[in-house]
Amino acid sequence: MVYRRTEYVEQKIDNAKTAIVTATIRLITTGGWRAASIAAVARTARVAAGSVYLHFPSKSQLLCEAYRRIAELEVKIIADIAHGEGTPGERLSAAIETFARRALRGRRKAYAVIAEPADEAEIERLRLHYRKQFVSQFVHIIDDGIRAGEFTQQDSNVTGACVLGALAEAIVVPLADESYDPVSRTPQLICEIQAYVNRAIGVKRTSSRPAIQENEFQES
Amino acid sequence: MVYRRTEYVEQKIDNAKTAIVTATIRLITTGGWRAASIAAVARTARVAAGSVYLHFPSKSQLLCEAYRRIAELEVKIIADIAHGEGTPGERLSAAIETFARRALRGRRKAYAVIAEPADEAEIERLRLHYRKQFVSQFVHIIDDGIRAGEFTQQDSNVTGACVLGALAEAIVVPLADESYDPVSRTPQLICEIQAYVNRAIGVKRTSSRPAIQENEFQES
Amino acid sequence: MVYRRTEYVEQKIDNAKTAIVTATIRLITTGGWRAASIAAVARTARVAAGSVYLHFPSKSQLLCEAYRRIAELEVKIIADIAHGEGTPGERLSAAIETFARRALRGRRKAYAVIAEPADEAEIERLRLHYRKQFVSQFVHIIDDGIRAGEFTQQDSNVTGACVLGALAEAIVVPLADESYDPVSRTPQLICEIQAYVNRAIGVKRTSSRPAIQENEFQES
Amino acid sequence: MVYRRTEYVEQKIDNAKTAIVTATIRLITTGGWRAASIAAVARTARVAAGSVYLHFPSKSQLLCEAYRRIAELEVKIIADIAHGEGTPGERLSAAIETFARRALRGRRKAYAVIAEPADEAEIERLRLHYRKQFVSQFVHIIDDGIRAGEFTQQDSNVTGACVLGALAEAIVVPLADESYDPVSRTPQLICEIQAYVNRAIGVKRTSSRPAIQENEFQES
DNA sequence: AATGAATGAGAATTCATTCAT
DNA sequence: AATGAATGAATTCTCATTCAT
Repeated sequence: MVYRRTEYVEQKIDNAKTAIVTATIRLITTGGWRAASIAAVARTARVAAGSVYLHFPSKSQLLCEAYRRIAELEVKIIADIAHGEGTPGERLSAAIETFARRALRGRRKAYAVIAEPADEAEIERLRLHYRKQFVSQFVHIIDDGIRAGEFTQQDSNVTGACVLGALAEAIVVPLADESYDPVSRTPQLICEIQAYVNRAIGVKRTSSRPAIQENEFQES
Repeated sequence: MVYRRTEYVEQKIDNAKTAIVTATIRLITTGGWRAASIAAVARTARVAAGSVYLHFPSKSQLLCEAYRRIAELEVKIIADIAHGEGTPGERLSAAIETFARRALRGRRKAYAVIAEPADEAEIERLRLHYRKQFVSQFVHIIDDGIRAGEFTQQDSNVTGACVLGALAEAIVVPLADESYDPVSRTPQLICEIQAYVNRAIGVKRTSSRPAIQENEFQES
Repeated sequence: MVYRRTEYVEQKIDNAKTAIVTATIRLITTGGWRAASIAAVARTARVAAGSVYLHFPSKSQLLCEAYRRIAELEVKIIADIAHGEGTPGERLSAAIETFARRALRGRRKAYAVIAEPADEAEIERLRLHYRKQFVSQFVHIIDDGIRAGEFTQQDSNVTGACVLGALAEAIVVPLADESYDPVSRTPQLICEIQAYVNRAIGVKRTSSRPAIQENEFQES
Repeated sequence: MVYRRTEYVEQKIDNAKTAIVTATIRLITTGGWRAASIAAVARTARVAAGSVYLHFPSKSQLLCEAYRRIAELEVKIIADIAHGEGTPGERLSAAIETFARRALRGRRKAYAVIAEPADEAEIERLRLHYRKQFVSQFVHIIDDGIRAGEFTQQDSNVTGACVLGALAEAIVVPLADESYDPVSRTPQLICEIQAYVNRAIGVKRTSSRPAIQENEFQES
């Protein structure tokens, strides 16, 4: 009995908190950070405005939680590839393809996380943090490639950032344009970016190993 | 007399309008988009708050005008290089160096244009517009290079975006970190990015032609 | 023309500010500090809530201004007596009578200023400040009396505070009780307090010099 | 069994109620009225927020109960002295010394009861009620003294209030100033107040009988 | 009887926009 | 054309109170 009751209560708590975070993510995805006012979040989550503060000490914390929910998974997926099997060249291509496919499917969500500036200072700090995390994965692959003699000698910290920047600009930024339909051009786009990056990094043998993950940006 | 009077009035309007835009730019440059409230703009421009609305239908339009003023110059400078003299390889290097040097000196201004949050949705749209404009310049150079057989065959629309993305990520994003002092590392950073881009674009002969413009991002 | 216009504008500013302060005082007088919310003040002053912030940087500042308006006059009146003509004994009696008469007429206003605790820390600091100011006036008279050999030797800082406390408790505190009608008993009450204080201070010759000011607590 | 069970339940209710009031008093003592939110009270009393409302119809009532608990003890201690043994003069001095010592030691508690802002209007009313109770004790002593021919003829209702006011002003008000350390000056301060009151009341023979109670204001 | 999550009415404050002068 | 005081809706956040369990 007690057990059940506890179960129920915990589930309810989780539900409300989850609903609030989900509502926040939906609002960010739909209308950007701007749209995620406490009132709007509460309305979307079908709770009272005050209830948001039962689960989060401040709006800033809520936005960070939403951000983390979106970003952490993405970083983890790329990190798994970066530290996984395959030659550095294979891993580089796989990372690019995975990042690209997921972003192209996640659309606005990817834009919000990677590219859309947020008013909250806290969020901006988080964004820089996660961009660094993404960059680190590319740096890791590049360093492996240099050590293996597979890639050109280079400052991997700079070129790692350049790789993420190229991806962000070529894939994510266009997503903000709601009329843009990337689906049809996806394969060519990915190929083109891979070729570009391979040249940039100086990959000696191009790999054609397919990406590990192809599901959507987030919700997996 | 009538003619003159009209002249005078129009000039006054222009002066006030110019003062308002200038004030807005100064505020954005100094304190970011958040600092550019109508009250602050009016105070800085030494006009009444209501007078701003004689020249601009809304704050959004004013910010867009200010944004355009900042961004158009930068695009023009890069465009001048892109359509100027020199081999495509030379122009590519010059464009990168100029973009980088100006951004690293302009700091806050470059950051505002490329990356800083603005809670006006309109600004976000403009930001994307000008990013496309920048990309176009790189596309132009790359197309020239491909035609001349100097660059690898590639989809210049994609790789042009990749070049801008690399620049934005490697240069502008770190500017958000106020403690970051880019000055000391500027030359190596630029070299490294140029090398990266040259490899990425597949430049056959590297040029060492100096950049045309070295002044600050803005005020030139 | 210009002169007139300036006149008008300034008058309007003053009117609004005055209206806000007056409304604040009225609310404090009627319902205590608690009743003086920004919304209530604005409603009472017939301005918009935001307009309050045209004239005061914060609620705290507004309450302080209202407090000062009430308190400064009272302190000045007592100070004039304390530093005025007459023997120390005469001045002591006059100060007591004036303080008492004004408080008994000002009723709730006197209570708010002297005795009613306020939520705003700033106000509490002001209250202590003005109580010290009142005490200083009594200390001044007592010191004069001691020097003249007219009063018993005593620690005037302590007994000055005791005099104010006696007045506050005997006169002001009952005013919070809305059903209390002090008017009828005023003369005896004042006499009784004077006799008490004269004994406490050890006045050798009692004076019957009438009080200088008899008007209401505030609005004079 | 039934009886016992009822007993048990009632005891539990009492325990919970006691715990709630105790928690409230502790919070008021520690952090003032502001610290005594329902949430904080419940947390401190280790009950659920809703449970507070099983025992008290409103927060206001709870605060009043806590107030009464604090104030009644103090009044009782002074009342015991007022109605106890000794000459009126002795009792007057003892009452003053006891009041002063307890207040100076209880600090925050005395301050809360006598002077601290509470944004419950009900508390203000109670505060006035208990001030009257304190006054009554002094009135009782003074009446005894007058009857015994030991004190000057006077309106004891007025002078009783004056005595409490003197005590409050000279002792309690400074307690609001957190930096004030009363301990060192306590004996002289008490002597000075006693001398003042003795003169004010017209005590014919000063007593040196020590105070009955010296323990802290509260927890005795 | 006890719980504690949920409520929702307020609180202070900000600021783009308007409009009488 | 220019002013700038006034507006009032929107913001985040608090907390006494309620009620389904």
